[in-house]
This record gives sequence, structure tokens and C-alpha cells, in this order.
Amino acid sequence: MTAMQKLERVMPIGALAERTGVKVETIRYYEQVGLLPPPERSEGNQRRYGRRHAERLAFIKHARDLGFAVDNIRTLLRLSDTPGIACDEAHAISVAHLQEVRDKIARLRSLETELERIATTCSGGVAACDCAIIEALADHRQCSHAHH
Amino acid sequence: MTAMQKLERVMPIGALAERTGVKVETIRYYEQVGLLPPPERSEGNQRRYGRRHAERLAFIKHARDLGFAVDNIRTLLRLSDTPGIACDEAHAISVAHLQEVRDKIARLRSLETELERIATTCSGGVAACDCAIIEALADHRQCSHAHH
DNA sequence: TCTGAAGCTCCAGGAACTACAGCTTTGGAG
DNA sequence: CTCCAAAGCTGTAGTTCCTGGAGCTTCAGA
Repeated sequence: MTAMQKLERVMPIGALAERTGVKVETIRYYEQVGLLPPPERSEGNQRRYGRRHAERLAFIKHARDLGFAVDNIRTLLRLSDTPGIACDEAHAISVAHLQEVRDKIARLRSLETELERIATTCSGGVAACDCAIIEALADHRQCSHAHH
Repeated sequence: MTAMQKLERVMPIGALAERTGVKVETIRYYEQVGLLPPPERSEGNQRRYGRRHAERLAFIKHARDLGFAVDNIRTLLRLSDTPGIACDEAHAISVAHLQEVRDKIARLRSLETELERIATTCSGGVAACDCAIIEALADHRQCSHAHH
């Protein structure tokens, strides 16, 4: 049993990268900016990661995939380290981020409309148009003013 | 008439900024990266812009507002300088960009779903949850796998 | 023991600005 | 005409989140 616990397999950075889908350089970057704690080193100064590091990195990756900013992830990690009181703040961060995402979607949708209009004005045919797309860009008055 | 043409009013960078809604620093940046041609200078070496510059900058701003990359704008500007053959390439750029925007919307929508789920799991109440949000981030298996 | 892959540090770049420091020019008021 | 604050100038560094390279060292398997 004591031996078992000692057996917690340890891995170099490349293995961690492969396992989590985070690039080697990015892992080192996360360490540098304080998202991932510095791991033990081998005699030859190479990083050696254990299961706790893998879990933490998975958390980070998941949050990044969801679009959380690194700074917010730092906070979420701190919260996850201090169980109990975490909830409120984590909830606030998530809700704020959800709102950001929704705003971004709204903005992109209005761009989509505008681009659709511009891109289809001139179907990319021959010289005739001269060129509706470029004219649309040159003259904002043609817009439906969806974008600022 | 000759006098009239000479009267084309000329303005310093601040006026151009105000008129177009592009910040002073950004205008200088656009010059530096070759989007906006270097204007005449006053005796004291200050930039003096005319109507052509204002128009070109409006074009750039409009395209940026629509999310076109600076590199594509460079191309669009070149096309707008060589009338006639412009259409095909401009159309291609617009269509590609429209596709990018649509992809981005799709990705954000799947994030929105996931975040909604995560953010509402724990309503931010008291300590009871311990904390659903953080657990959701720690454990990807809870996801509906909409995101990679 | 040897060798090639993987690891190390440090630094530059990229996209599109933004901001500062430390100076000079401008243009209107007095 | 003189003053002075506001606006302009150049050059550099910072922002966010990585990514890639140079030039070196270590590791692990044959």
C-alpha cells in the first residue's frame, strides 16, 4: 500500500501534453504565468508531472476551451483550492462570461447580415459591377447600420 | 475655380480622428503598416490630411468594423485602386470572411449552451453546492461535447 | 556507449492596436 | 508680440495568449 502510493506514475512534459491536448510550449507558458504550479524536476532539470498536475491542466484547458480569460481561470483555480466559499464568485464569473459570449454572438450576427448583403451584391462575375463590394465598403451609408 | 480647388481643406491628425472615429494612435499605426499613405507634413513636421485620406480611412474603418483582417483590407484597397478587374478577388475575400463569421457564431453558440448549463447548475446560493461550476470545469465528462 | 528524440532557457514575433515618455509645434488669448 | 496649454511628434514597450526558433543538455532504448 505504501509502495502503491509511491508508484503514482510520473511523466515528462511531452506525455502530459499528449494526454491533455495542450502543447508543450503552452504548458511551460502556463507555468510561467502562474496557472500551473512548478513541478518537481529530474536530476537533469527536466519537469516531472504527476496526476494532480494533469488534473489541474485539464481544468485549465476546459476553461480555456469555454473561452474563459486566463485571469478568470486564475480566480477559478484559487476558488477550487478553497472549497466551501467558492460558489458565489464562480457563479459571478460564469454569468459574466456567458453574457460576453451572448454579446459577441449578437454582434457577429449583425455582421453576418451585413456581409451577406455586401457579398451577394456582386456575385463575383465579370467586370460589369466595378465593384459593388468595394463601393459598399467605401460608403457606409449603404449599410443597415447594424454595426457601429 | 482654380482657387476653389486649392481650398480643399486640410486638417491635422486630431480632426481626422474625430471625423472618422479612428483614434490618433491608430491612424499613425495604419500609416506605419502601409494601409494609409503618408500625408504631407506642415513646416513643423505635423501630418496634414485632405479629403482623399479621409475617404480612405473611412473605407478602412468600415472594413475593420466588419471584421476584415488588416491584410485583407490591404488587398481590398489595392483592388479599389485598380478599377475594373477588382470584382472576383473582392468577392472571394468577402465570402471567405462571411464563412469565418458563420463558423465563429456556430462555435460561440455551442459555448453558450455549455455555459448556460454550467452557470445554472449552481445558482450562486449558499455553500451547499461545493461547487457545481468548479466541478463541471474539472470534469469534462459532464459536457455535452459540443466543444472540442 | 551511442544516438536521436525530447527537454531546457531565453527571446522574438504575431494581430491590432494602446499607452507612455519626453520632446516640439500650433494657434488663440491677452 | 508673447505665452502657454493643447495637440502633435518619434520611438518604444505593453496588451493577450500563445507559438516558434536558436542553441544547448538530458534521457532512454539498442
